[in-house]
Amino acid sequence: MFYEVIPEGKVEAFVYDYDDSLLPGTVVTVPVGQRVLPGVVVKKVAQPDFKTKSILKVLYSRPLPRHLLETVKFVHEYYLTASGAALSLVLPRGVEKKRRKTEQMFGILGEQGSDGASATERVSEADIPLNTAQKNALKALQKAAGATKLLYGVTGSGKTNVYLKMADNALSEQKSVVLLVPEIALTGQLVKVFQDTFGNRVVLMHSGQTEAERHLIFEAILGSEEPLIVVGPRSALFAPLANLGLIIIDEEHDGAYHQDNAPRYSAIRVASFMAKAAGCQLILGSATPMVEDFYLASTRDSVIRLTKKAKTEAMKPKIEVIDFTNRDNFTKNKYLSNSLLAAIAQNLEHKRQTLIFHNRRGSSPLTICENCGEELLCPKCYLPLTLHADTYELVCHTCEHREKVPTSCPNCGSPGLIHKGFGTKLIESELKKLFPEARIRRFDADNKKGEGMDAIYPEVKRGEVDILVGTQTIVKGLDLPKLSTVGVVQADAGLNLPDYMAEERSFQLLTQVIGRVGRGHIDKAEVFIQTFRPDHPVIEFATDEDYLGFYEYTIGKRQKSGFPPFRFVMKLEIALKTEALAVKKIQGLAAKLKCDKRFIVSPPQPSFHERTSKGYSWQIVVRSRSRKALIEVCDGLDKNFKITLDPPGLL
DNA sequence: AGCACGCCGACT
DNA sequence: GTCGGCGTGCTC
Repeated sequence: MFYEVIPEGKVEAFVYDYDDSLLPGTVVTVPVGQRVLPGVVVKKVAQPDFKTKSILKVLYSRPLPRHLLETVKFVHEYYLTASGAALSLVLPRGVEKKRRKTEQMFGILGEQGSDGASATERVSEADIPLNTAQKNALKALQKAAGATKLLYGVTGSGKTNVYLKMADNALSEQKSVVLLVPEIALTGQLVKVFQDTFGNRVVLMHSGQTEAERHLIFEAILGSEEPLIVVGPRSALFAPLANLGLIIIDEEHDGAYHQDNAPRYSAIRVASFMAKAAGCQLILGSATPMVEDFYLASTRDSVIRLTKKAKTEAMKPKIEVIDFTNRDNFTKNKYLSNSLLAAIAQNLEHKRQTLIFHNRRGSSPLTICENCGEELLCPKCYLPLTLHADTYELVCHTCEHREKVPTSCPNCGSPGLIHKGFGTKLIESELKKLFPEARIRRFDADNKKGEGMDAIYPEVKRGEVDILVGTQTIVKGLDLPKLSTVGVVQADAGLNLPDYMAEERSFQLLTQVIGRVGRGHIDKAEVFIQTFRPDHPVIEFATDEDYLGFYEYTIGKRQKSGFPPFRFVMKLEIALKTEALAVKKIQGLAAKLKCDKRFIVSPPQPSFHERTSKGYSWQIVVRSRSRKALIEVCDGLDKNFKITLDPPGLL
């Protein structure tokens, strides 16, 4: 018999022969060229007119569920994934490998492997109390089941119990659940609550698992006779659950739901397709949803608002905006305002913690020559090098290239090199000078292995650190009982980038930072926002904690300027040996596309990573109401063009 | 995407 | 005369 099989990493199916009958979705290994690859059976076909090789091995008798196969195809087509990499989202690394038998084999699904009955007992009838608001939300979710619903509710409004109840309902119908969380280590209570409620029904996936462990989990899920709840990061969406009844994406605005290396995808978009393919419901939960998702849900009347309990006065943070342009506010230090410094001093006295947020690593992001104006750039990326004063090195934050700081300008030889701008390492050293007795710790991507936030968290949580300095890596999910004060060094830092997403990112970040205080642990919550642009609408919406205001402001701008969700965005880049060649090629394409009324075409410009290993890279950004029109542009396009549909930003 | 094959420049 | 550069095209 003959079967079409898609080998992993290939786009099209190849035909192989096999003696037994095989179902579509069966995972097999096949010979491709000199290599052996895992692959998936597509369908039975007639004998072709060429000689076929044989399927080597059938890895599992049970085929992959159909909705997963459809989703893989969707990812491939929706994102124009260049290779067949989409299949690797489903097949774990090393599926083709033989694994040693270990005791772990029985541990993956709790006791379920050895004692199926205990799992069944848990089903349904979990005692989940709901208040009136939660009951209303549940009713709204159950009406028009099968569609995507956006559960919009601030922290503390009780989304968790709604999730639990929905998951419980799915289980009682013998259906499985996927719960996506941004990062398992930082989700705090949510995962624990699910485990406490559903016991060994919960299958956890996380980045710390080894290849063999992931393989075992894949097998256990594929072979499970009972409905399960798979909890994990975006990749958990592709768990081989046979009877999928519900997908929940918590904190749906989180950037972690977008994969930026091949195969690029948004777990939100893919889940939305998968829910349709599986005929199940998708719930997106957030207090500050992505503007795009909020709009899409509004137009379908699928926003479910979970009203909050009123915040007590004590929990409401006192927010002070400090004008950076007024130097009277900065007489004691160049970067840290008088009021912020006074608050830190008070906190030290009362053993309370302060968090200083600044989204820039290193000491100074620019090094220039005072004499000739030469800017020191990375020899590979041609991007500015950041000074790291502690090691006295210049570091490229894109490729991690590092070099000792030169004593004189490489262009004119003048010794007058100066460092401009400021990062977390500079803030840290300023604080050490100002508060020599304080215990200060910095957390950002420069922390060594074993000194990351997860390693030091207990120490920080116990209050053994007085001042925490860091970039965006510290604001997610952090829950510190002794934290009373948050300072944002420069709130407008990200607002000037030429990127339609810049304002939304800034708003999300500021909102998260502000959310670190006022969590009810202690009765003091204050936030100091330093900014050169105190009147900027984004700063105002964030400090007023006004998501809906921000949403209305942003959606209006997007509509006027023709950005998502009103148009699809596609970035086209080409890297060639000489700049002239790349410019010529990109200009030619831009001119051609401009003639088509369906497109808005940006002027050609050098890519953000202007110099690549292939040469000089230039890009255009094309926008259209029709995704199909954008995709049509790509077939027949010179193979040297790199295509990015739905780029996370324009840079 | 890999990975082979194949056709031209720089070396012992 | 050979090593190896990476352009081209194939994988059932």
